[in-house]
Amino acid sequence: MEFKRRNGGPLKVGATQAKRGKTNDDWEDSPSRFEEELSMFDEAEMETEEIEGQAGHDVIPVGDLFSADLNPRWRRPPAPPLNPSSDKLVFQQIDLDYYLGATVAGMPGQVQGNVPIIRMFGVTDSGNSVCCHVHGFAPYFYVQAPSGFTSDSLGDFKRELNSVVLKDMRSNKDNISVTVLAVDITRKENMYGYHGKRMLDFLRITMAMPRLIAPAKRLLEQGFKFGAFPMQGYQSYEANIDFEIRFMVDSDVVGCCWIELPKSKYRVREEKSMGVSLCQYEVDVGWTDLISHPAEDEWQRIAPLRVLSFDIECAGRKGIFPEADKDPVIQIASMVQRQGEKEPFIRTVFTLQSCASIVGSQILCFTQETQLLQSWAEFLRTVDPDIITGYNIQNFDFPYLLNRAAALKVKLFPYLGRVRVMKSVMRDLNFQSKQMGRRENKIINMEGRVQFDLLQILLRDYKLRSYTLNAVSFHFLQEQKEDVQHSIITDLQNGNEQTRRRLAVYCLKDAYLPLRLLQKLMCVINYMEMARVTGVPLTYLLSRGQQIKVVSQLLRQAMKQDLVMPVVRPEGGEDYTGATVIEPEKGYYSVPIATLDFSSLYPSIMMAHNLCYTTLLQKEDFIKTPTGDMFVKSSVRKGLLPEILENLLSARKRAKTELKKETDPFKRQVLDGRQLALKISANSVYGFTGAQVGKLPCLEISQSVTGFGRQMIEQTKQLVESKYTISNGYQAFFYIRKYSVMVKLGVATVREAMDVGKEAAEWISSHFTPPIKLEFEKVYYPYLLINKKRYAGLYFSGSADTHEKMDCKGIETVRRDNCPLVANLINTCLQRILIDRDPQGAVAHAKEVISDLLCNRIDISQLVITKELTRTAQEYAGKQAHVELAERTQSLCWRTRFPSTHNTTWSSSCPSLLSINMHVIVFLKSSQFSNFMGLAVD
DNA sequence: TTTTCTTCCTAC
DNA sequence: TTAGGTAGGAAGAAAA
Repeated sequence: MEFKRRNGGPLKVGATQAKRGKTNDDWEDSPSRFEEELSMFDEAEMETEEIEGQAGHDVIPVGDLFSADLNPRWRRPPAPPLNPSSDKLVFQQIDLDYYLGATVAGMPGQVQGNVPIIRMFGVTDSGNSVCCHVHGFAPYFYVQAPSGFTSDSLGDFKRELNSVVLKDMRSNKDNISVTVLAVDITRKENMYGYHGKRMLDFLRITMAMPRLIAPAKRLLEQGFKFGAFPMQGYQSYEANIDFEIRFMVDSDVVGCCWIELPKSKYRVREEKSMGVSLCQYEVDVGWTDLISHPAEDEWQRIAPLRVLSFDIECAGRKGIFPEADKDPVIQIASMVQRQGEKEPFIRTVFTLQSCASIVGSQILCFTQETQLLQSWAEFLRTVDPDIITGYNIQNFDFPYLLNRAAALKVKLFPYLGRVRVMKSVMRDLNFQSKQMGRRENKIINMEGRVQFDLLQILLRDYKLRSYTLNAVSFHFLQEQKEDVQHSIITDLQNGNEQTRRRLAVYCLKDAYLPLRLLQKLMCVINYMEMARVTGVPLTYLLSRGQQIKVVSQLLRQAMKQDLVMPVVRPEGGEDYTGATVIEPEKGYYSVPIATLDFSSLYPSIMMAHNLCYTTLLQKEDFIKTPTGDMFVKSSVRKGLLPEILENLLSARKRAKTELKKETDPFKRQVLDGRQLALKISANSVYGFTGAQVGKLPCLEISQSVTGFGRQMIEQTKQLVESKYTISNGYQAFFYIRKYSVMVKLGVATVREAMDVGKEAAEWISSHFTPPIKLEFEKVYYPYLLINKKRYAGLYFSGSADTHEKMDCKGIETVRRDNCPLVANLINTCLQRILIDRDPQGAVAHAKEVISDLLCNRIDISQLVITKELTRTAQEYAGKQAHVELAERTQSLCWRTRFPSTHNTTWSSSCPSLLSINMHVIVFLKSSQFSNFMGLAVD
């Protein structure tokens, strides 16, 4: 449903674009292309397998739906018997969490009370689901041992800490008697700062439950006295690590890796008596007995995961957004596909009231909405998907279903995870980061299943003008939704079985498109790659920020050297200075301009100069130098961060090499996604050190990085100026941006610019410490430099004969806060100027468009499309309001911004028609244009 | 009317 | 209980 996305809070993006598609009349003529596509699935399947019983559109008793005879595809393949004494169990783990539970006989760990148990969910090669309880791993953290501490003091320390933590508890509803399980002395070194590799005694404090870590840490920090030792505050280490991450780091498990339970090392739970999950295999294992396979060679494969995509329709009242306590759910379409296969093997719609059949899909009709809901939940549990997708399911479909089921008292509905007794409930989550702004989300627990809401993925990974399913599908698939206006959904439902069929086709397509997009964008594979590279669970990638990925890698690298990470108190400091952007010489250049880039500049600086927590010489320990911060060289100690970066970048290099060899377009996309993920990960290491409200900020590192960057830019400039002088036959001009140097070499052709550019890059690189490298990247010819961070040019990189594209940076054409008309207009003008070399043509075009605009000859949809406007307009007048409002007020927005207070009417804050006129003229008239091109604009 | 503050979005 | 960074252009709103 298109309008459902209004429901999701302030970040919600706009509604459908004004689409002038086929009218309702066209629709009845012939089956849509989507229907043909659906029927093809059926034909293809009939050729390969015997015809299966299809439930058709008869009303079937609910219980019978789930019989294997009627719907053989719904269940997973039968699980072969598993004998722990002779069989190993191998599965790909896709989700990991923990719970507090009673100990299981024969498993390691505390025997008394509730203990934390790690739970992994996964799938075997043969497609059987696994739930694996991992026992014996307890949470812990460190403090530095006070001087004079020996093993004799351990007892006192433990007893006293246990006592104060117990006393600190307001209520003890779990009846905990032991909070501190163990205290051990261990040799460790503080990761922060270089101290001559001096190992010290640390106390490793093991607690009974993860939630006891925070109070223990607090009490120790505040001041703690035990035995004969005086009162003292203790700095804690690694007390702020998520328990799941702690486990994964310690057991060398990374997200989505393959797990092997060797024979005779695990126990199988008999399904009926002991099992708590819906999985086909449920096993217990000690945490030291499981084998985690690094994602290499054969262990890079992906199990045949089941991906379910669904969409719901509800019958809202006219002009009112559907409310779960009032408006019924009338259809739920579902498609299920195995990861790696091309087509969904289950295509089904649950409908309220009868519905005519649709070839290629199964229709299940219900007379009672309660039955529909309950059966769909049962369907989901039977299909047992590993991944659930859809469009905005997180903030609309799932919440709506849960609320509706609650309103109708469908008691068995909200058990959607893989743990039988675990009810799925909805929580609100406010998530705020500088990167993504404020975001209000709902979260629904669904143990063992990964929710992969395509809208959330797109919001995270792609900058798009519009995030409606229709726009996104068109953008990536050149395909659109079935044409049904939401305003007629209720009418279709109240019609006959033919009108409900039409609705069902629409609903099916909305379930199908997310699957197609997921496939096209390689989301599952790319996210798995990211989980494997950074070591975090798959779900973290969608629910958490960037920091956790660096923390995970940092801890893994640190553990190898017995380094421990301190807990730092976030304190908002002053911003540090970043890179300088030199004022460019604005203008139009009709000669080739070579661009040389420092590739992965910040990561290379960190590697070249061994910048790390572990190599930082702190000023208290050493002489204070006025010049800045000091780090030891890699010959003394190699930093963790440089190591992490080397791993990431060498993995990226491998991916790029494979990419070059690969011819299959899909695999190319995977590899491209991987190399991009690795690049992003490498770049975020720098950001992590500069994140002042973060797990381990270190401004010495981040400002040294930017400092080196500035210095390098200056050095580069000097180098080029010394060699590429006019007297040497060049006429060097530089526009030095953050990482790149643009050089006007005084050569006439693109080929020469490329050759000289490459040579210059190599020569300059030789003056820097590896792996810092300046690379020739591209030639712009011609080149229009409007301002800092705003330019356009024809882009040559491979061939010197033809340009690859017209590259526009920072100009209206690439900004999403402009309406399409402006983007198109500027784009065409730039084409005239750069490609046709016809500035007068550009002016003529602009005049023409403006005249069209004045005479109302422009399609309204080109004018009013920005995110803010559609949202705001919607809030005022409901669906499609933007079109109606625009028509009513005849306001033509070329750029839209709205006051955060919604008191102002939007029409009054809409810029007048004059704005676009002025804007274009100002743009064309600006000195950089007219001066160089002799433009005359009246 | 001019200047400053705020917001948004992009480049890197 | 959670969050990568800074620089900078452009334009609207608020303040002067």
